Amino acid sequence: MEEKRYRQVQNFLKLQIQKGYYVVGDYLPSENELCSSFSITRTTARKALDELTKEGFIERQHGKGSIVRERRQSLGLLNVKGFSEAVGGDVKTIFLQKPQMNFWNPEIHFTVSESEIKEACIHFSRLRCVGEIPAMIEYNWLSGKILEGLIDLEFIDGSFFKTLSQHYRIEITGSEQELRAENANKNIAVLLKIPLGSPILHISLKFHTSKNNFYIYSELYCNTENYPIGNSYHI
Amino acid sequence: MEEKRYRQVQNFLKLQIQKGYYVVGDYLPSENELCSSFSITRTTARKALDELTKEGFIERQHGKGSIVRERRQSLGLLNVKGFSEAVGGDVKTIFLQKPQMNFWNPEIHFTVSESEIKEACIHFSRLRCVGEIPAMIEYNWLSGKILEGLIDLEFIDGSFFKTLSQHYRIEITGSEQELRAENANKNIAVLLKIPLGSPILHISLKFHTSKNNFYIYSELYCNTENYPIGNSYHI
DNA sequence: TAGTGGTCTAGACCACGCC
DNA sequence: GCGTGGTCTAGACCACTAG
Repeated sequence: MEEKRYRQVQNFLKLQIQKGYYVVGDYLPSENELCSSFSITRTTARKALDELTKEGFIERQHGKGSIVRERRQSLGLLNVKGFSEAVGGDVKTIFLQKPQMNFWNPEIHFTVSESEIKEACIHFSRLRCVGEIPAMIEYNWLSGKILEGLIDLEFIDGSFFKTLSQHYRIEITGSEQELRAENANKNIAVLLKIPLGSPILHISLKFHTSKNNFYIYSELYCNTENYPIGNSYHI
Repeated sequence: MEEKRYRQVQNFLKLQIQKGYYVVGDYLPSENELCSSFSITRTTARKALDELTKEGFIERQHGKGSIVRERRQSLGLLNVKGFSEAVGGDVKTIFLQKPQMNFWNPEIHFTVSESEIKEACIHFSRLRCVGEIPAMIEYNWLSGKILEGLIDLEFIDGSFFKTLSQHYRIEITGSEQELRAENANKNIAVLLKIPLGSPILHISLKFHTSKNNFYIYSELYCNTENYPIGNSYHI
């Protein structure tokens, strides 16, 4: 079956964005320009742009055009307050473990899929600080099968998701998460510089992606005392 | 300015659902039926139905129709695992405090708006249990100005949101939330039947609604030991 | 005023669900 | 086979932004 016309246009534009031909703040071609270059009607052009809007790649501006925006990377994930606010460079990310081959860890809360567990696993972990204060520890696991070369890669702008998009054309399409309040064990307490047994927020995550059977598993441990976790949602 | 045609149709259908003329599982009129009854084209009828889909009132089924669905009431709110799964009546909700006039409580984490703080406040609180195990305490505050009679009302299906929709035509349009891991104080510990100082998940919520300047403020205290908080999100 | 996105009409053909 | 929603064409007028 032929690919739908609007999806062809949608994917073409998405690729341009992912490849960096359009960067944040740029305007995409207008609806009329798309009509003539793709030989489609405005209905179809609009549908393509509306889909990109839903996906968070662009924003429509009446009377101006369709502007490329910073893609919301959380998708239901919660943000540490202070991480989003502190844009001035107050946020520091320290690698506890650079990406390397490893075993699938039993610490992963969600069930790793059958097809993944047979493959090699890449693991990396980071400590996130606001100013000098450690706020969150982040452990990540993912299948190493399709991510050749990730181990030697510098993350773009320090963002793993941005690297996934621009190097591998993989987008986050959803997530499952589970939250528990726990007492900090010794390891966590030392890293977050808090007393043993302090209440911490433990978040287990399974990210779904645009690539079939490729998921990202994360375990987060947050000190919410100074930097609570927040998010908002609006229709 | 004239109301947009698609929004007229959208609001008409929404009202029918809110009033209970269509209940969960019912099919709305087909696109073609809407076309003739409202003298519009399919484009406009589809736009109305697409908006209702986005709002979560209906679900579109290719080849069948548009079916009324249980409106997602969480909207970014997290669900206690077990609350959603345990449909069999295993979930119990106990009123600690039936709705009554009260003062705006300093315990509310988000800032209460100027216009609200001058008005009377309704407060109610509930204990939510899975089986016999208390899992969550819920404190709620809202402006009493526009909710005449709420105090004497039975909640429809035990749901405050459903009552809001069907009695007052007010829908939840979004929420802000903030999460912290804390140690249970004496009050919380007694109610949740856990040792003093146990780690609990404290969630502060501010719900936005379709009514201007009307918000609902909640403070939740969850024992995540047996019933962790979970949610998922997909594009 | 020119160009953009937002709404809307009046058609057409196709894919899906069901009888 | 028939009715449903999904895609698409070829137009039109309007509202908004900016030079």
